[in-house]
Amino acid sequence: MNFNNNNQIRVRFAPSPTGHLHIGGARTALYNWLFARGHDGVFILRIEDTDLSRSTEQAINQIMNSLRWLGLDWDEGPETGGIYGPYRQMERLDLFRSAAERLLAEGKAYYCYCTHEELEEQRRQARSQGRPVVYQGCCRNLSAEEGRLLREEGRQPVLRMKTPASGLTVVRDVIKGDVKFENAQLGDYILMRSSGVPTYNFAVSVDDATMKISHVIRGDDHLSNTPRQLLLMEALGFQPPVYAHLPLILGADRTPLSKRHGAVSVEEFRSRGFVREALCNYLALLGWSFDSDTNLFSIAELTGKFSLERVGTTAAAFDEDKLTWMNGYYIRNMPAAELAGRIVNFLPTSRLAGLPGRKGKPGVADLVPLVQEKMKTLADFIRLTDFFFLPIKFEAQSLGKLEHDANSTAILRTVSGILNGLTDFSAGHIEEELRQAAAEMEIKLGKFLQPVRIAVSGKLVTPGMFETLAVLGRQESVSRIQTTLAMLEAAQTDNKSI
RNA sequence: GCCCCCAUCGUCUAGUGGCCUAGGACACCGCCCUUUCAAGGCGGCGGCGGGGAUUCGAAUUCCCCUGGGGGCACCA
Repeated sequence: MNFNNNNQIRVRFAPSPTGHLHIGGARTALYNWLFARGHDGVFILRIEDTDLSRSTEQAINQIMNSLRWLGLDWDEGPETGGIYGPYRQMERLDLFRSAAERLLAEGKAYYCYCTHEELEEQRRQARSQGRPVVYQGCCRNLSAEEGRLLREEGRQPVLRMKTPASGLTVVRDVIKGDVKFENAQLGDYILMRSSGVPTYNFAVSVDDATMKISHVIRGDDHLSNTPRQLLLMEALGFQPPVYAHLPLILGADRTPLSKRHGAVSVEEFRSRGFVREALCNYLALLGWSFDSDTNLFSIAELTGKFSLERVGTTAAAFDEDKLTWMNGYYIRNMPAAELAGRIVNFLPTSRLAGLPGRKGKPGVADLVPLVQEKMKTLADFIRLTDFFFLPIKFEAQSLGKLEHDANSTAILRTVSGILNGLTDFSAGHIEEELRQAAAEMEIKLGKFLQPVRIAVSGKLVTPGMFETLAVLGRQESVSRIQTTLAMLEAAQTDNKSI
């Protein structure tokens, strides 16, 4: 049986819809996608929703949204369709059932009537006797009559695989090499639940085969399931795909990634202002490398350079510092108009929502040139530019510094006068005038500008002062300086702190 | 308890017996640039988990230990 027609590369990402798209799942999806795109292959999205109690429609949508946001488009899958569909396992039940019947008819599987309690007891005993904690096959040789009687007791059977009692099953893994498993360790695992819904191992085997998957690229946690799937493939007469098991991603403290590590879902990173280019680039490098010194890769470069052979074997710790650095890199190197668009999309859920561009206020595009090289995340735009839109809030120490500097008042008066008289309120012209004023007062530019910065923004750190004033406009700039000046003078008259 | 995987700077990694007095990136620390902060430039700090074995020679091969991770579900 030629399972892989035309030797076409067909890979799949097969999440179970029980929550957001995890950073680990995102990397798995990315690697599959890169592999497909780099080999003229097909990338398939398959939803593994056989856990009825945990799967939700909402999770399916969240996962698809996250994949789309990352730019990982699928060629076959839910909503897209494809000739090997449907692409949700709960819509493929007939396929699993006929495969189950075949195994049963050929004596390769059998019904098991053990109850949860009985199984629990068996496991407890196995553990205490140091045996593998797998099903020992009590129901394996039940006669038809015995089965009928148990059924009459009201027991709903599950279908179990007849696993060979001896021998080895070898997983040939592109990343791990040949991994040997003793069949005796595998046990007679469950294929069909008593509800008639297949279990993971069964569904995945049938689907990978019937969807003609050529390469299974997935997390390490599935490695020890692979021999069970291999046995199934063999029993059903399918040729198995090539396997590649990726090492897991750990938290910064090298413990398994979980909510307590902060952001773990793609959605969270997105809402914190990370851009897809950085997330994809960072994730690509978490477990894969191209050479000894390249770190930055565009999506196109990744597509051309990614290979399974260069995927590492060590579990990688997620380092948000490096992601943040990379995010800043992509933000700095983005065309200003592109960045502005991203910020506009990002802002609606923030405290700046609806403000940019409103009556007399600067627009996002006006501010991007002032803050682009200072931003590490899209959220930084808010921190950096809020004073343009919101009432000034003097941050800690800012007023104190103003008071402490004996020249503050004089500088502010001078600057206010200069700005008020300017007809050309461009950044260049403002710079010219203020530099000259600073020179005349024999004050270094940095010291000269700091009171102005505090007066118009309330902050110790802002974008470049000349550009900031220009965007603020003459009226607003002068008015802010005057207001601050008045506070300062009042405080000095009263001889007390502001 | 049983099975499996993994092990180079704090982190991501390069390295497949001599090119390694172990290279790059993030972080950190200095200096330069500078209008604050970033960015950028230059420099620095910092690592082959331990023990055996093979070899003229081991980060690289083998064994043991230790440590981490995964699995052993009518979860995926």
